[in-house]
Amino acid sequence: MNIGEIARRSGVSRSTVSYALSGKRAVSESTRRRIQDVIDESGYRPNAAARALKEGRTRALGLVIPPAAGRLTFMQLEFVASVMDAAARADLDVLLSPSGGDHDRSFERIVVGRRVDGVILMEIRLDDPRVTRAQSAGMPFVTIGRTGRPYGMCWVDVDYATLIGRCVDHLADLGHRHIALINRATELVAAGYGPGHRAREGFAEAVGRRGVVGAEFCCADDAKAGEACVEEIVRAHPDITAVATINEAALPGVQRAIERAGLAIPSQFSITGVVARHWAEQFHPQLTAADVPAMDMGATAVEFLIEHIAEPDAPPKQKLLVPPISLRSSTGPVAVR
Amino acid sequence: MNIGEIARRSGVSRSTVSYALSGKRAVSESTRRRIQDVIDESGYRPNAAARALKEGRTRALGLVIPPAAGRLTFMQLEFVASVMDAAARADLDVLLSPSGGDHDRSFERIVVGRRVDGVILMEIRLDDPRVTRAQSAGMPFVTIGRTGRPYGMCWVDVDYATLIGRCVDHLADLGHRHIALINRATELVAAGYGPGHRAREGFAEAVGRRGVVGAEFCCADDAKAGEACVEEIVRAHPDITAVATINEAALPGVQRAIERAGLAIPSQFSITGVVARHWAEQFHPQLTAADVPAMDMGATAVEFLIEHIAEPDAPPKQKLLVPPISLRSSTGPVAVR
DNA sequence: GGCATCAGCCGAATCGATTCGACTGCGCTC
DNA sequence: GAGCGCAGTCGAATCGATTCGGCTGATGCC
Repeated sequence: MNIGEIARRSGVSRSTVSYALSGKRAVSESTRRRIQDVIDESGYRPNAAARALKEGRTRALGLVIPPAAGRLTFMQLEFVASVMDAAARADLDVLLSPSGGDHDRSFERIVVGRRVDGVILMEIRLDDPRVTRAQSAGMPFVTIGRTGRPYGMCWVDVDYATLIGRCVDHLADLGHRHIALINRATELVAAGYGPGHRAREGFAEAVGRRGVVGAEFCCADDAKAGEACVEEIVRAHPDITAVATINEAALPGVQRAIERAGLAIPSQFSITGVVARHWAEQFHPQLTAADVPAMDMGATAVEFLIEHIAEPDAPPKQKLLVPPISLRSSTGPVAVR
Repeated sequence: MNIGEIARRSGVSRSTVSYALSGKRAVSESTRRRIQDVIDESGYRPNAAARALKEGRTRALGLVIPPAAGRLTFMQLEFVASVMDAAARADLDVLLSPSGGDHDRSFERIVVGRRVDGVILMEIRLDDPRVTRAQSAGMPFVTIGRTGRPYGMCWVDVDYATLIGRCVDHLADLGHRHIALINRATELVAAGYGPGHRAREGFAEAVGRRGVVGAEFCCADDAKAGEACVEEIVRAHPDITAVATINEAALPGVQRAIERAGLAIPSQFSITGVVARHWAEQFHPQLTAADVPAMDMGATAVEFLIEHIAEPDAPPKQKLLVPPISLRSSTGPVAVR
């Protein structure tokens, strides 16, 4: 079933069918209705490929996610969901591309093969080859997170440095003098993962400013590592009475280890950080934390991308989010251990 | 940059470039290399839309996921990841469509607009309009889960009835006489959600066969509901000493409520069920459970779909998985409460 | 009544690839 | 040396849509 068949059955030319559908030229009411009837009963829909070829746009967005999708954090998952929602609202389809490495077939196909009108890049590194690739291919893009030199491009990011600083402030206000930062995996930070770096910087700055003692721990992104990390803290650093973290995936293990050490939250041990609300509320007791507004970020990223596609020469938009710390029940005044 | 430009720069016709790339006709080594050089330095890739139009296939698969993607369970997430992996291995792109309701724009666009060569449908209901729609549109599809009349179509499913039966057997063998089934949300089961129905049937059958007392509880898909559900069990059904569940998302709450009730696992309370391995291992102590092999399922679904696209008239393939129960540490002999 | 205007429709070109038939040399055979 | 086969190449048709220019007939105006 194609436009020619519709034209034949309605006794008009193909161009008339096209104009009746798009409304870009006048079509008499009677023929318009006749065409519509034929379409309704045949269930016709314009072929996406043909339309994309002629129009030069695909009405689809690419979403480039980390390759190990099985280990997506809730934050990332929420983000993916919000991108899909926003795209669906704009009548755009979403093509998923699991890419992270340098030479990636899926990414190349989508970007260079013009399968999409623009891409959203997740899990951006400070120096990210995908950004370079999208630029050189002339493919509009928005990054979630910033590269080291984020000028002249669209992005949406969370201000991890400021937020971790505020966490330290909050803990210091409560009297904590020895504070740990549980960062993301060593390899990730070493590979130039922005949030890891910026959390580290914000932590160092705030610790210095408040005159407290800070210790940073890199921790792989899973429960087991979180458990080991807290065990290490409890064993080797008995002075530490509070942690701030940006490592969501480690939280269940962190929880278990704290419980197993017999430390009550928050009377004996405080914990806070920057995590998706879902996990802040999953924690027990609920986590005082800066809730990453992943839903907003996804919607904003799609919005920026659509605007950027429509007006490639407009100044690129950027948004740095600094969500407030939601006071829940996981932080309290320092107590002697 | 298109094939014509490549042809011009290499001093050959467009068809020669095409044949050099596809290898479907002989091209002399010298011209082949000249063309390849031009392509390498220009970064050319065939336009996906043009190719799709001419070939009549898009080299993309659709993955239809539940609309509330923010609440995807780990099992579903793992499944999505494995589909993406398998598709990437076959050099296929994946289009995500958040669809669940009846009239859905995204689903219609993808299926009727021929944006993909085939679709994988997740979260199938016993009577599912999307199946009907895909059939009437002549779009190849594979379902994850079965409809009520799953004959003559491709699907991959987990045998929840048998597995929950085995869970009951396992618990009965350990001496438990009062066993609860924590099912998925009431609305979901009411809406004809297959696993919910089949778990219910398998539970009833096994309970009758073993002569034990069974009680079923429907529980919304989140930690809070799981907590409430176990509280209810502990309070109103003190005889119950073990539960079997298919509700992953409720597990963290289930865990909390059991702990809060002061019941030790497994010496005072046993728990088992059918869940993704990720969460079985996340549980504390690790959960004795039938691990849903979501990774296999995704790969199998893609494989079935590819075969079905290639040979639409071949008999449809089906696979009913009955993974073994992995003995971990959450079940034990019954004890007096 | 002649002419301009315009609504409404059609035909043909176009997007960028694939593919089929046809053409051209070249080497081989009898 | 005429004829055949084949490797290598080209031109043109094709996929299904959009869109531009042009045609036609009805209407309005002077």
